[in-house]
Amino acid sequence: MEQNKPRRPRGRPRAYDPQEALGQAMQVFWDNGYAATSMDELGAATGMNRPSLYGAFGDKREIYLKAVQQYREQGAAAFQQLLDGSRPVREELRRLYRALVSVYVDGGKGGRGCFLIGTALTEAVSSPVVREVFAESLRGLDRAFEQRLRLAQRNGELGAAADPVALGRLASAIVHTLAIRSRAGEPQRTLERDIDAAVELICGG
Amino acid sequence: MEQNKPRRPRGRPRAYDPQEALGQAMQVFWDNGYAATSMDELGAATGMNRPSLYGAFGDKREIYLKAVQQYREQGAAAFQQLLDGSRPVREELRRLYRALVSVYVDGGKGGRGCFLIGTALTEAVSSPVVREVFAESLRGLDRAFEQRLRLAQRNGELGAAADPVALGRLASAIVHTLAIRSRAGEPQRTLERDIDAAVELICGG
DNA sequence: GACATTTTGTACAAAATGGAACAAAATAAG
DNA sequence: CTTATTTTGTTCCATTTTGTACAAAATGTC
Repeated sequence: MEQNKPRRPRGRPRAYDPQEALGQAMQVFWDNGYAATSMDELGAATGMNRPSLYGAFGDKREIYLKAVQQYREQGAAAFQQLLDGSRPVREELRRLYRALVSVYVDGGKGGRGCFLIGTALTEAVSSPVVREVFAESLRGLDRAFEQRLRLAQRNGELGAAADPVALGRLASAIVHTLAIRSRAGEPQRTLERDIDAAVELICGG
Repeated sequence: MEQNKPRRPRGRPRAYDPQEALGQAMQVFWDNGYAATSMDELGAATGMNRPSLYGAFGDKREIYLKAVQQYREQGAAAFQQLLDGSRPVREELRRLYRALVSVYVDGGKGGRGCFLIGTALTEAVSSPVVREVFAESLRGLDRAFEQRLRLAQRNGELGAAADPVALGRLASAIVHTLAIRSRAGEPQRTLERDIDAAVELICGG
């Protein structure tokens, strides 16, 4: 039996919502990368002062890792929903990719790509922790596509000779290129053409 | 008529080779990214002290941009050589990708990927100059593949219905994913399997 | 109303970093 | 040998950044 009452804790109430603050911090990292972001900027973005930031989330590294975790959880949920098998594979893939691109090109400034790829990639060499989280994220992406393609294969949408592992990794490669190209500023239209061509190739055009 | 004699200039001779120093600076950026690299680290890597660095290349931003330029020039030369049409497309593509991966996984630490993608991607949002250089690099890659695929089409190695632009962009996408996955630490073997699968798909498996 | 508890916000010390000033060193030209 | 020129290497300063200390504020508990 647990006390589920949202009872206010003892001391002075927080002036911010932790989830929301983390999201605002993520925006700064997303734009500028991990290394170029200062605690002051995080404070400005979240409306918190530095001591509060330290108290709530820890140092810059911990804030970043928590933002990454949040991003991954939300991303995984979106993937599960969009690849749930309720529609034909091609359609689900196309919708998924388009949803991704709409996130990647949004945020003004002409496209920012994927938060994880755009920031963790650079840090992955100098920080073993970031590399491990990043690698695990890539594996998760590969697996998500692979599982969906296996389902398609059972449904007969995909040829019996197709290799779900290899195709899943190729499907991930499309995410990678979309993340890169959008951050380089390529227009949404162009990326959507890539998507259509890629989906046909993956599913056996 | 120009004086081509490598005559020593007037004052005290340089204690370093500019090209080599730039290459050593590039290694630091490659590992740690642009923002996390300090002038002190560049000095240590090149064996130069900071005033000499400023005098020779300018500030950190200029050093980085010059390293990028050098990397692009060398990369473009390697591409031209490997995609010169002296062998079948599939073979040239496979050789090219394998050569790339061997660079991407080298340098110890379990893989660093592509210098340009691994460092410029992060900076591309906050720095319009870097974004433009980066976008231009991506376009160059697309074009190189596209031209090679056009040649293959003329040779009959590629079906007449194939779209060299779309396939060229897909061929670039493979480079992108290799750059990302290698920097995440994926083993060379795995990446080479991706390469073989991708080449078959691009050239019409 | 007094007290314990938690968060806030100001202030401050320490370190890192960027950038430049300047004298010494090394070389060619006259 | 003297002078002009260029690079080197030490030194210094201003700025940024991190991390923490501490008092004030806000709330629940008794």
